[in-house]
Amino acid sequence: MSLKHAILGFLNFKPLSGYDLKKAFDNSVRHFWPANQSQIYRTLAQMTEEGLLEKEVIEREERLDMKIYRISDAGRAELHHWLTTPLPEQDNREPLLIQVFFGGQLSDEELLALLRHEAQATEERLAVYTMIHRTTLANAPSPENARAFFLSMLTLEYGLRSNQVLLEWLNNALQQIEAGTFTPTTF
Amino acid sequence: MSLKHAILGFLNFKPLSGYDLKKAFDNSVRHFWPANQSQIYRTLAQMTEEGLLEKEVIEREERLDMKIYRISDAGRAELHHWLTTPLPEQDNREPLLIQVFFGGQLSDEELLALLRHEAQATEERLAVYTMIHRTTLANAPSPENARAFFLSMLTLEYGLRSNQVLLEWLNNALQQIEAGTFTPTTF
DNA sequence: CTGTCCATGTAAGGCGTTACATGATTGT
DNA sequence: ACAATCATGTAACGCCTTACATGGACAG
Repeated sequence: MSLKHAILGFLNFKPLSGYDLKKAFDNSVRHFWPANQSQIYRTLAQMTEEGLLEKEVIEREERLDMKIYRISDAGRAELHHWLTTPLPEQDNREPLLIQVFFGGQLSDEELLALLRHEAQATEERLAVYTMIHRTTLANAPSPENARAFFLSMLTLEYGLRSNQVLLEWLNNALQQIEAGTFTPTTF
Repeated sequence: MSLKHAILGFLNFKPLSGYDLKKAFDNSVRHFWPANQSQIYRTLAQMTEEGLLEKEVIEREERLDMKIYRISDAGRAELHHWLTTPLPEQDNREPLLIQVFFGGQLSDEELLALLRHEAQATEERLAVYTMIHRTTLANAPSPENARAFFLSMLTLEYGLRSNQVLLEWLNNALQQIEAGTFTPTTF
């Protein structure tokens, strides 16, 4: 349940509405923690009940009220606690690996097509990440935020590295299946 | 919803009970698709209703009946279709990256402790994977199954590579935070 | 005048987890 | 004698997704 903590993380910078939060997610952590709008609203309500947030209703004539959420002391404590607590061992589910694992039931052609498709998708993802990385670097890292900026770049770099590795792994698999030589890598 | 397809994959080798399936998962794909027992039983019932499986009840005096599930023609068709269909772009949730992203709100000491802990957990995981990889290789790859064996080794190697990359990434982050020099990697 | 943005939510359903329940058999 | 294994499930709850609903403001 990191959604809650990511929300706390954002609100610890400044108070935001649900709508603003959705944008904040999409602009920064979408790649490793997508959040959808209905879930954000529901979670905000829940967190307010739990006392982690305070809600301020801004009434506007003729338009829907806007609700600004502010982190409470309890929220700040909870955020700090979570940020400093190591995560439990978690298992990422990788459907691609299931396809590969049972790929023995496919023909070479079918298997190759699947892997080639995945390799292409990975290359496209890499291109996007590389572009984001480049433009983010270009956009003035103001020196007083150097540390926070560095950490956000780190998350991007993780995305780059892991996709590079996936691509290498796919290319290696493709080569071996094409050649029909099944020699496992030694580590 | 790959659980369904993983079950089909196993049952395409031979009919199994829910209990057997649980063991099959634990012995092979646990690392990229953990399945828990209650979910398996529920999914089996559901798949039988959908006509993907056939259920054979083996009555045993004095003991609980055993139920053996067999893949149907519809199930085989569904499996083949799924195996040959590229997966939709999926986003893996990485709570660790959320911790890092909001790590600017921690002291150096707190951040370092968190990352060191994760690095150690990753090293332990690598040690386990390396051992499994080695013993699996040693255990007689019968030549007629070379292709299927190769594919199962591939999934293991993916686990190894991705954990190696995670470890490198963590060590790089640790170094830079320790040194206080925040120079993003260039790609 | 059509569509996108701003801004809020509700409803229904799927996937997964944890905990609980039962009861014989086999191993130490 | 006690624990682990075999073998089946049910119940309840949590997280997330998709689809639906509302309605003003503003840009092309």
